[in-house]
Amino acid sequence: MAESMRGLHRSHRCTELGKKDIGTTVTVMGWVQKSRNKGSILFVDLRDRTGLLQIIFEEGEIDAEGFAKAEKLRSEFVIAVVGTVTARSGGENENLATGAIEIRAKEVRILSEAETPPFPIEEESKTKEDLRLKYRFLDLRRPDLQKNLIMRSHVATLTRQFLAEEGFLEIETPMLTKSTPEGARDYLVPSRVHPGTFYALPQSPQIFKQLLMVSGYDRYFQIVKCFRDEDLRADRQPEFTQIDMELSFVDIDDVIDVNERLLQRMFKETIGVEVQLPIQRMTYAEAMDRYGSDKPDTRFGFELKNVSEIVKNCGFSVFTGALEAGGSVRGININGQGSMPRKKIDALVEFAKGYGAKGLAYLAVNEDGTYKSSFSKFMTEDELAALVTAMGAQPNDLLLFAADKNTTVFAVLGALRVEIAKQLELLDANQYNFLWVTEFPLLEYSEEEDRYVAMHHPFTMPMDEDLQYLESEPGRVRAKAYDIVLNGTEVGGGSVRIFQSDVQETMFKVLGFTREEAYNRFGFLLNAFKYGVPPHAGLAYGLDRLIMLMAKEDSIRDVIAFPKVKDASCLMTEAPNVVDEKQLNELFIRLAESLTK
RNA sequence: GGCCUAGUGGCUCAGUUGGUUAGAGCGCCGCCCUGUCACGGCGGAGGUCGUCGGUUCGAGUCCGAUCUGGGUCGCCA
Repeated sequence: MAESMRGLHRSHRCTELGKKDIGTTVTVMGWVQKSRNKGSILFVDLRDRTGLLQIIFEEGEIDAEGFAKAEKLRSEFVIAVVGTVTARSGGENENLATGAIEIRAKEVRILSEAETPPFPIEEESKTKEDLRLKYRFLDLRRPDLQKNLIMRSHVATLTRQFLAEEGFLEIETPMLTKSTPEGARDYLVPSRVHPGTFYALPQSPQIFKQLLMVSGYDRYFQIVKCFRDEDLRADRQPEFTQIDMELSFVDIDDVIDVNERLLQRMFKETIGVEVQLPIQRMTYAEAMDRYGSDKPDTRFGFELKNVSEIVKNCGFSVFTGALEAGGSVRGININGQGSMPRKKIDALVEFAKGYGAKGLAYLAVNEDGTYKSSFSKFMTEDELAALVTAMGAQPNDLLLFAADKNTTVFAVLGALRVEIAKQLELLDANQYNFLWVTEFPLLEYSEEEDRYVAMHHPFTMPMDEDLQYLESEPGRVRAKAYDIVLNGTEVGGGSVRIFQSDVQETMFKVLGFTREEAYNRFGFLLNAFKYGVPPHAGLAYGLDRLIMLMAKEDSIRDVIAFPKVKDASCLMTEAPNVVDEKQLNELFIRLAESLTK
């Protein structure tokens, strides 16, 4: 049934037409969004990626054969129409970009018929996501997703333009590379030529971009896929895209400067948001102390207060016990929520337990200045008053306290303040609060592995003033590392890199690698460092997350054309899947018997 | 791996304390309609309630297991 489009050339996309074109003959092509049949006249909304355009078929203006074809049109048929642009003789449709005009068809061709789609192709779909993902090619026809992917393309183009103007070169790095220890689990690719060995898909182009600096390319960038075999989240996919960059002969401020200007331009030209420069900076220590998080959302308050000193001699053993164990007692003041019902507070306690809290102490200041508290019977009036004063609480305020080891206190209160802000609808999606978080710890102690592990990665430069403690007190060394945080989401991060082979070797030593192990894994890098290395630093953005926030979406799946679901499978292609015995044999791979049944 | 949550016609949902032929809107199919644009009118088809098992005289409704999505903790240098 499908007709050829021989002899036809599309002259315009749907919304490229307007009043200026009235009287001209045009050829348009696209999908039938909707057909409204009034008998001897019928209206068809034609859709393409730009929007909708109304086509009129009227007996007399189009021959009988053409009119008969028009009567058969159904949703999602692909058609070509030759016709005249005219002003609407009926009322204009103000909801449509092309609402003032319409096309009077002289010829129509059905290029492709279509079955009724399994769900409506419409904006703000209510259809469940698994069905949309199974038919992603249809889902992607919806204006919301088209808008997101078009925005994504604009951001990529802008990024290339800006970085090119700043002297960056776009250079590709390998996808088949070497598995590196530390960090996320690798996706592995078996080698056919070297049986028993594996490539790894890159978690990031880290080492290659550093080598490009060694090679003198000076400023590099790449918009590049990265792979991490870890569990998914709303903002985490197993394959995701970074805007990755590296610069030579720079220190922290140089990297921050060029990136602030990139962000400013990106947000201005994509969504019209003015980013005020310079972007606020905060040390990791301050971020943890004030927000309990290394990626604080600064759009609202509820900051943490350390009240350990105030309660250290009180009679509440939950507080004093935590302090004796080396932890702390901290609280947040939820202003104006003193009358929060007990049921909601209990729900918050449950929420806190999800982050490792054993409980949550609360104190509400009533309108008349009296207290309602879960722990008042353990403390004197004076002790309670001191606590209320320290928290700056006014009548009708709600105070929530966590007492535990510091990591737990921060995790609990950090998550709690965001959760409460969400519940109180204090998060304004139109507000874009950027924040640089700096001076991250270089290392953190892993109980599980009984050694220090790199917080960022093992090539991160210690801060000059802390370098002396690298071997003696690794835990106190801060790094020349920085994250760019937007509304509580880490959208990028980077660091100044170690460029001296002796410092790099010390770093590996602190991480517990023998010289042999270090050379075995990173020999090519250590080797390169012997031949003249410029000081260098870099940064990488999570492009998906950036677009997600720009598009005001809740999940990066909404800004990725073909995303994977929670268990890392693809509902459309059904990847991953089994492969032929022959393929396995070529790779010298035999499946465990438990899998072959 | 843990916890929370959802699963009823193509889509989105309703379904009372378990009780006769499971409802609605949209969509779909047919007929009618020359100005519709959430078009309108008339008529119609379509589900056994994710799956399996159990309790019961009787289950969409209760119990157990399981599958498929979503959120989250762990994990994510």
